[in-house]
This record gives sequence, structure tokens and C-alpha cells, in this order.
Amino acid sequence: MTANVSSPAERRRHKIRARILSAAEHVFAREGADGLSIRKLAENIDYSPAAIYKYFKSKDELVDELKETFFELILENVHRIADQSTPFAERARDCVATYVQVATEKPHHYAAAFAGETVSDGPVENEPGFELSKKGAAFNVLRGMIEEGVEIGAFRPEIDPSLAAKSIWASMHGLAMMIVHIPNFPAFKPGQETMSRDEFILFHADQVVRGMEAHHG
Amino acid sequence: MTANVSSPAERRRHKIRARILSAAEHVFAREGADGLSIRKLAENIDYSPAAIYKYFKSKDELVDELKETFFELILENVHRIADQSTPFAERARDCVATYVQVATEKPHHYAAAFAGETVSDGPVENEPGFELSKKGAAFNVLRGMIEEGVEIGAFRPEIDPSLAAKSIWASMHGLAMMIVHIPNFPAFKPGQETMSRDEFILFHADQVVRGMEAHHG
DNA sequence: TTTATTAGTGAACAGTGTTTACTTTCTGAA
DNA sequence: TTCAGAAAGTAAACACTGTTCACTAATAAA
Repeated sequence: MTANVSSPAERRRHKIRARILSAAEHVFAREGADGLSIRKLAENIDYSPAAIYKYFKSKDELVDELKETFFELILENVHRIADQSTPFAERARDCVATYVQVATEKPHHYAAAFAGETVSDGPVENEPGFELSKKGAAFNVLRGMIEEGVEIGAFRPEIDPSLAAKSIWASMHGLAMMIVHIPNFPAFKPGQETMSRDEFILFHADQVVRGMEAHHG
Repeated sequence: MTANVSSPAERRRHKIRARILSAAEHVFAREGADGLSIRKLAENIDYSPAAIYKYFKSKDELVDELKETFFELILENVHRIADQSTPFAERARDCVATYVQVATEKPHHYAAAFAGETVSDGPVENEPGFELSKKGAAFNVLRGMIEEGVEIGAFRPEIDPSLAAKSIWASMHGLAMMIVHIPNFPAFKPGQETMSRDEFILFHADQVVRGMEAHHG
């Protein structure tokens, strides 16, 4: 899997880096970014806090790597569904539903993946490379799917796939965020609502693609 | 406006509390929760840091009050639109669009209003009183609107207003979050996309209510 | 006027991310 | 094999953070 063209020193270094990331991943999954402290992390892997900074420029950089890996996981799952040969409507619905499902499996990761972004203030320059990030890749899968929908006539012909993809993404992102941040969503109190979480995700996904469809009733 | 049945001491106390909140509001609007430190805040209003704790149990409690006031603002605006006498379809669309519009006018507030919620881990007990919060009130406005839509036959009859409201809310919440967290959304780079932000919000809102409609094409 | 309550404070506690100066260990070339 | 230089690792400090505690000064109630 991993390229083997590296000196022993490089391999050793990479190994330690991986150990740091692995330890960080565990804490992060349970307690989120705030619960993950450099000092406790260093303690876990029997290094001094300062040692971490020989492998990562900052805590942010370390966490960014966790987030990117996490989005890789989302992307893999979405891709898997998108590449199936089920009927278009069903496939489209499952695709967006899957996004929410795996996103919310690691709530802290998903929340941090967006919370970390600079909350827009002032003339921010380009994000380093959205098009190249895993997040960007996931977006492209979604856009491709909409293009297909327009081509085969399932979706209204006047919609711009790029804009529509952003709209759909926003809708699914919103649901993921609600699930992540409101304890029993879609219920507000435990044991209140009839519909289960997974059912609701499908319901929502259905609603969202329905908004794009050419005609129904 | 304010009740006058209070002793001088109480009024004085309330005044100082308001001064703290006002100073906090300014910093928070520009820099968010992380940029707002008790020490700097105390400096601003010429008190010692410890003094703040005579008026607020914790920083969280202080920030919670800012968030609640902010949601009051959202609620007012949404209510204003919901109570208009424009045609239903248009009114519904403007209602949800307005939510996003005023939500994103104070990005830090909106981001914090949800980021603060306990990211679901373990068997969390009831949120103190969602039904009574401004957030809950905003939700009820939305549900009422959907009930109306179902009654007049604009929306599909089989939809549960309560669940549909949650779905729509999630969609709008998602758009608000994207705008707040991705610098030039709906564009990924500055000066890239054709559609303006406000146009996109309307487009998205349209898409969302369309998903509920009984028949179109 | 005396007493009890409240407002306000300086100093400390227990954390945080990060940097700097320093030592130890390892590596690649003469 | 020796030896310079780079890299790995660290203890200690810096500049912060929210919060608490013991204490004093001011005010309200008796």
C-alpha cells in the first residue's frame, strides 16, 4: 500500500506521526477538539508536549489531518452508492442519505470539519484548494449525479447542476448538523417522536431530490 | 417597556448587567466566542474579571443570553413575513429565506447558537426547555405555516407538519451554516459564480418548498 | 448606629497552545 | 572510523484562558 521508497529514518518518522494521529483520533472521536489537548496527547504516547511540534506545525494542522481523513471516509461511502446500478431516483436518494448517515457516525468530526472554517469576516482569500480536497471531491460526485438526472430527464432541465448540487449539499449538511448538535433529533425529547433517525434521513433525502424532479404527483 | 417595580439597587444592578451584555455583544459580533475573553471584557467596562461573576454564573451563561437575544431577532423577522397576506407559496418561500438572511447577518452568533449545543454523546437528558426557547418558537411558526399549506391543498396531504417542519428547518439551517462557514458561498472562489448570495437563498428556499408541493411541472 | 447583605477586587489555581534554548541521538560523508 | 551537522526530544518558560477564594469597601435594612 504505502510507497516503500523511504529511508529507515523517514519510515520511523512516519510511524511516530501515525501514532500521534492515531492517539489523537481516539480522543477526538470521544471528546472533540476541545477535549483533545496537546499535553494529554503527549502523555498518552509518552512524549513531551514539545515533541508533537516536531511532527505538526500546530494543533490546528493536526486536527485538519483528522478531518481530511474523515472526509475521505465519507467520500468512499458516497462513491460506493453513487457507482451502483440501481434506478436513478433511488440511487440519488441513497447517495445523499448516506452522506448524512456516515457524517453523523462521528459527530465531533463532522461538526469540527465545518466549525473550523473561517467564519467569513473580511475579504478572505481563496480556500487553499477546495477543488482538490476530499470535501471538493464529494461535491463533484453530487454534481455528476445531478448532471445525469438532468440528462435523462428526471430533473427539471433549467437547473444548473453546480448550483443545484450546492443547494442539495446545504440541505444534507443541515440535517447532519441538527443530528449532531441536537441530542435526540428528529425528536426534541427522548421517546417523543414516532419516526426513527434513519427513517427521517431517508424522508429528508426524498424531500430534497423531489424538489429537483421534473414532474410528480 | 421595562417593569418599574424594582428597587434602586435592583435597577442599578440590571443596568450594569446590560452594560456587560452590550460590551460582550460588540466583541462577540466581530470575533465570536473565542475572541470574547472575560478579562478583555472586564477591561472594556472598567471592572475586574471577577466582578463579571457577580452577574453571570459563567461565560457560557453570558454567551447563552447573547444567543437567545439573537434568536429573538430571527423570530421577529420570520414572524413579520409569516403574518403577511401575500399568496401562500410566495409567503412560505420568503419566510424560510428570511430565516437564512437574518441568520447569516451575524455569522458568529448563528454558528455559536448551534455549536454550543452538546454534541450528542451518551444518554443526554432533555434540553432544558426547547419548546419555550426562541428557537422553539421559530420552529412553531414554521410548523404552523406547513399546516396551512396542507389544509389549503398546496402541500401533499400525507405529510406530517411536525416532521416536514424539521426537514425544512434542517435545509435552511444547512444553507445558513454553509454561508457562515465557507467564505464566498455559494461560490467557492471570489468572483467565480454568476448567482448572488441573496438570489441563491431564494433559489434554495424555492427548492425546499417545492419538495413539499402536491403537484407541479 | 449597628448589622447583614451586596459589590467589587487581587491573587491564585489549573488549565491551554506554543516557543526557546538546550541536550541527546542518529546519519551521511571524509 | 571519526566527526560535523542534522534531526529528535525535552524542561522550562511565555502568554494566555475561565474560574474561585479570601478579603475589603460600600450600601441597605433593623
